[in-house]
Amino acid sequence: MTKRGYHHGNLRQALIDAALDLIEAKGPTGFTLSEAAKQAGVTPAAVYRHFEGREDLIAEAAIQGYDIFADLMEYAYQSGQPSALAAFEATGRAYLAFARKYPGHYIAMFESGISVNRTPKLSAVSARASQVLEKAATDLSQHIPADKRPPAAMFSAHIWALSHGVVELFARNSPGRASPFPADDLLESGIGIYLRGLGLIGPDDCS
Amino acid sequence: MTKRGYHHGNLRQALIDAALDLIEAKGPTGFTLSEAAKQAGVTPAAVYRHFEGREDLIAEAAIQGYDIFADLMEYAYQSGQPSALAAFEATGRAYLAFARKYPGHYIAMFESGISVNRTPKLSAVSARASQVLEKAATDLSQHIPADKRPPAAMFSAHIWALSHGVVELFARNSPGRASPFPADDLLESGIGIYLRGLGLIGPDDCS
DNA sequence: TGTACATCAGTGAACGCGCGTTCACTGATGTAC
DNA sequence: TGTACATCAGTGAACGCGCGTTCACTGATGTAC
Repeated sequence: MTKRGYHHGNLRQALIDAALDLIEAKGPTGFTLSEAAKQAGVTPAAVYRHFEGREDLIAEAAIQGYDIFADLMEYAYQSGQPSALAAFEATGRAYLAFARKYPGHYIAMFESGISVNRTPKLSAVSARASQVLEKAATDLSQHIPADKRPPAAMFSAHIWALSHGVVELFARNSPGRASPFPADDLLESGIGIYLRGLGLIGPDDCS
Repeated sequence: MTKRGYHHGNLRQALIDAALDLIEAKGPTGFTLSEAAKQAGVTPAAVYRHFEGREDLIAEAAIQGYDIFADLMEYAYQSGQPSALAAFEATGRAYLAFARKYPGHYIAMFESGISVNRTPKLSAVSARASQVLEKAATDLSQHIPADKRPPAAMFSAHIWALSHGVVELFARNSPGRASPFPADDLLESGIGIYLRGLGLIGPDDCS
């Protein structure tokens, strides 16, 4: 809602929003430029005033997603300070919360098949998101004796993979694949067990 | 290669194989019935002699995938006996190996969006696959003191999610998303840390 | 304030394309006598 | 063995459809004087 006055007002964002709706509803490849245009009340050709084409529209949606994602993770990280452990756990929870709250963005980011190196902008904003998680992991790894400390990048990758797996398999209502447990619990308990395995929480405070 | 003699010989399987190739190359939605027919050297209409349509062909590919998958996991499970721990770890490794070796099947099974309840056959064969993993988890959980033992279904879900996440994010050459570590190592070390968190392996035998 | 002009967001028609699916058909294969 | 017939896997043409993209255009908005 920038200018309010031109023909449409803010078609660019309206198109992105429509794309996100459609991506959420039909998957990244079921999404259609023409349908997004229709949903925004506009001719397909109008899209080309704002984007280079179909792919560019998806990429823009992904960029906005990474931005929200990084902000959310950053906020969660801060909110757990000064405890490295609390910060890390909050960051993990924020991952799932993001996937839940912004499924269209999530899909555009991780399932649309667009390369993260498509544009410098996209690559930068996705790097920012990874770095938050990696920072949380690095902080936390300081608490592990140096000789048995795995690389922070490795265990941030573990947590990312676990989170992504939970989202894909159990958080989304994967057709016909019922979750045995609520996704939150699954992720929370999984991270808990993992951190205990790293010796970062005592053997008994089973969260 | 059943009869060898009719017009094509074994068009049905040739179509499934072509579909798997295409799914691997272009994703589940980029896959096209017409192209699969062409790759099998046949008119699109011929497909309808063997399948009800596009979806049915994908479902059949998924069914064959689940069958191979379950066999592979079963074999890995057996190969680790009588050690519950070895069996469990082998099963986890088999997951990744399957995803690596049969990417077309893996995508048809987990990313094609077809419901696992589409047909009784599909639902049965997918249940068989889950059960192998769950059995391995149940065996293993016997070694955890009953009072602090999480449900086996839960930790089989954890391992499944971790494996799936590793596959999706790091094993497939996700466009532009370079893996910081080899996927095998990532999964192996992740499972190791997780199992230590469950108290199933000692704090020092860092596999 | 009023007028002439430039800008440019969105239109509407058209394009070529490949899709999934249908249908009547053909002709090779298998079978009964 | 030879002939007449039934089967049915695959053909080829056709269908209606929605897609992404292009293009010359129009007409509302903003601006210079």
